[in-house]
Amino acid sequence: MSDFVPKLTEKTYDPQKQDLMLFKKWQEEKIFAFNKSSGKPIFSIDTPPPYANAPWHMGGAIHYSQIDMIARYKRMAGYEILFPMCLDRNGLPIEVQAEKKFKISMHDVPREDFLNMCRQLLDEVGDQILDICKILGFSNNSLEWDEIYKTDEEQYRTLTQSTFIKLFKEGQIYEDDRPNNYCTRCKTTIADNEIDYKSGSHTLYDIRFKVKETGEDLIISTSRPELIPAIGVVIFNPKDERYQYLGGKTVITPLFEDEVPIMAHHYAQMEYGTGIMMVCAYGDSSDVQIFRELKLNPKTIIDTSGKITDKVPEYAGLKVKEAKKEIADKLEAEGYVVDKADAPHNFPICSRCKTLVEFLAMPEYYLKQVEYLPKLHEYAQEMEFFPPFMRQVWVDWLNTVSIDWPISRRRYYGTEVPVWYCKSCNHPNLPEPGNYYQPWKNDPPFESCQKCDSSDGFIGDLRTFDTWMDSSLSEIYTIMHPHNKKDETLFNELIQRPYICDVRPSAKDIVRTWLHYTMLRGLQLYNKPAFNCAWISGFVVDSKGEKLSKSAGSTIKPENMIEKYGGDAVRFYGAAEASHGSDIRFNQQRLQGISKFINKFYNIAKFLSRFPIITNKSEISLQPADEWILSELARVVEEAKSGYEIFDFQIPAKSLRNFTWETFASHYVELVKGRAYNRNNSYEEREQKAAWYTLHKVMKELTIVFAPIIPFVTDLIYRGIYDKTVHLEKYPEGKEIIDKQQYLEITPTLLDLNSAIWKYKKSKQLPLNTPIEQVYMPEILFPLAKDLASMHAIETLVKEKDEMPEGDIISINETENIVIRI
RNA sequence: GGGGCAGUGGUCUAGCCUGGUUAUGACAACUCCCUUACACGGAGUAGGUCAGCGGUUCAACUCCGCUCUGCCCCA
Repeated sequence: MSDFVPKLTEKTYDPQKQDLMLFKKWQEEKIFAFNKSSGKPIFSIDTPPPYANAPWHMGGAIHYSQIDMIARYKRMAGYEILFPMCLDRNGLPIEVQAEKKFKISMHDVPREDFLNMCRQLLDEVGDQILDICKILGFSNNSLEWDEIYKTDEEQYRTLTQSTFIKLFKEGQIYEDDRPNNYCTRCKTTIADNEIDYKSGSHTLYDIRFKVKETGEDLIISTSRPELIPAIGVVIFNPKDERYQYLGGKTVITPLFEDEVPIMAHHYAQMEYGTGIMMVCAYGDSSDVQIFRELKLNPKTIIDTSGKITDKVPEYAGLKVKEAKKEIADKLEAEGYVVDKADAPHNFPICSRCKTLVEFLAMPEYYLKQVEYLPKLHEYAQEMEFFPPFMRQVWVDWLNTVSIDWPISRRRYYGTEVPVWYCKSCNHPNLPEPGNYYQPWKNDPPFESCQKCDSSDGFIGDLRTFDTWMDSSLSEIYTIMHPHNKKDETLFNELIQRPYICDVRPSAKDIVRTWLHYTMLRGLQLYNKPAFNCAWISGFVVDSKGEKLSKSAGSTIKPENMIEKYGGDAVRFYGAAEASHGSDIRFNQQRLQGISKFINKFYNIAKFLSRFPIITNKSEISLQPADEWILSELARVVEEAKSGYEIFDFQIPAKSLRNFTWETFASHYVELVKGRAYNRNNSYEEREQKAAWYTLHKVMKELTIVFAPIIPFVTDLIYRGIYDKTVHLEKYPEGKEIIDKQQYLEITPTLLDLNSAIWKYKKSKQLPLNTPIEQVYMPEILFPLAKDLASMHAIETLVKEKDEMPEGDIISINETENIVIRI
């Protein structure tokens, strides 16, 4: 026995000690690098570029772990994996953060200086995120700084600008001066999906107006008295009997004494206040809509910094809030306020900085999307969604889209709008696609105006794009820039496929933005769906079910959890904890439980690593117990595969763990220990070697099928015992493990029997290795008789019940009994 | 107001599509055991009638309807 020296020597698995060493090996050996000439079919993953403004919380770590499992499974299934790492570095959040950190306002420092401040923050956080990627063992093509892509680098922004130029020339983009959501703090127009809602309450004033024609009073409820000078129309519901006679008449506003028409419009709710509603330029999005429908001229009284304009001289320069108070006070003082009460209200706020959104008309560029909705609905039905119910999230959004996409922003840290305006005729001049343009600081690459031929010079556009203009091209960038180097040949080859990229992994909250816009642009640019399938995950929330970002604190930072329990444990936890698409309530205790399994797995491997590896099958004679466990293995390998195929990692995680810990470790290993060691020399060499063969066969395949979920411990084991990396192995087929699955029907009885004997000995307060004189057991277990006798130290196994009249009769389950005599 | 998802022992979770023996597993708890891979281990015990109500059915956790609760999205 002492001849058997384990190849794995560490007493326990210590992730802190092993993981980084393994990760370094993967890097040196470049085993995950993309190799387009491998001859394998390419599988492309549109990695979501993590936004580099804040380090990951557990949600990010777990989300990306699962995306890595997609890559690892597909790699083992025979695909060449295009799986970039990347960082998203454009947009508002980083600007807001830079302003806070450096205590400046973006508009008060030179643009170039501000950009550098943003970059400094982005670099710091970017490094922190990449560090977590490493300790979680991600298999991106590369995690080297130069080989990961960043959305703010020149070649990425060149791509964004090139698509703008192309679509502009095709007439898909137009400029319009329509009212839109405007954040007065960020000083930019924002799109509908950049709006959040905050619940709170506001004061509802019942204010007395006068009808010009009849002289009667008209009471109107409003929460925004400061907009009285901006009223465009006063409406009542067409079904409202009370006010029919007012149609076509005129109302005179209090204080300002403007004359405003009264009309019927379905938007007025009869039950709300008095049923009369004032429509202003602009109180909310419905005002915008009504103005548009009724073709009224808006009188905009709020400027871009959220102050009252000189169109209302008495209050010019006041902030909206201040004006509201002053006007409300004056209305009250002069007796115009009939009643006032607080009412609950959902306020639209900027999703980035939480400032109240106003509605202002600004000239902005728009990308057409409304006319593409029917085709996008088709795509939504055709594209595969994992899990399927997530399809509805996009369909719901498609049903609410009603206006084209405003794509320009009055911000700095983003891709510049590549347009110069002619000083003479103001015509927008666009450069040729293919280069990166910065109109705010550079001269245009042309001398004279394309329209009027004037060479008086140009004014560069100061705006940038909505960051989704960049993000919605990520799948194109992915297939065009492996290792962040442009490869047109590869792109031309891949773009022939019926979709642009294989899979879009995403969290459910950005379906309406990232997935939606990417699908739109795929349609516009290449007339095909951007993806073959979309993989959508839920969130990681805290133990109360609330979002992590708010309440997490510092205790459950992913780096702390990984340090404590290991990257594999965090990955496994994320895979096993919830079915695909559901939220995970983070629970550290359960994570700790997982780390115990990882160690158990290592120890099983360490145990059997002491036995020689048998490769020549002619040396062995497989015993029924061997055929049984190989059959069980083949079954669980197929079951795991069914989960991997739909990227639902809970299925392999749970089934493989159960097989490993229960079936394999507790039953098979115990069953064949005696044979593997050949205790008492009671076995033939061929039988002993069969045990060795089977132990290794199970371990080897198990390591392979577990590798996508727990890449560190599996590779440690595989390299330690089988001298190569597990990560380039092929995912096994059940048939390759055993030709014909056998003995599967004995599994429940076998487990029941073992349990019964353990329980029996325990009830007699005997150690488990106490010899048993005689046992009679169910017939279907006879084939395993010899191994069972060895496992339980049984001296005689009786096959005929009659031959053993004396002994305790124990029922092991509903139908079967055993007789036992110590 | 509309839509989506969910409500299973202390905690988390499987099963529900394709109704049918004592409802899966894990974590935690409790008891016993350091048996030569592992105490980050092993054996065992206790704990749920599947949110509520009604319906379909010989039979419902599983199908249908309503109600309640939670989360998310939209208005």
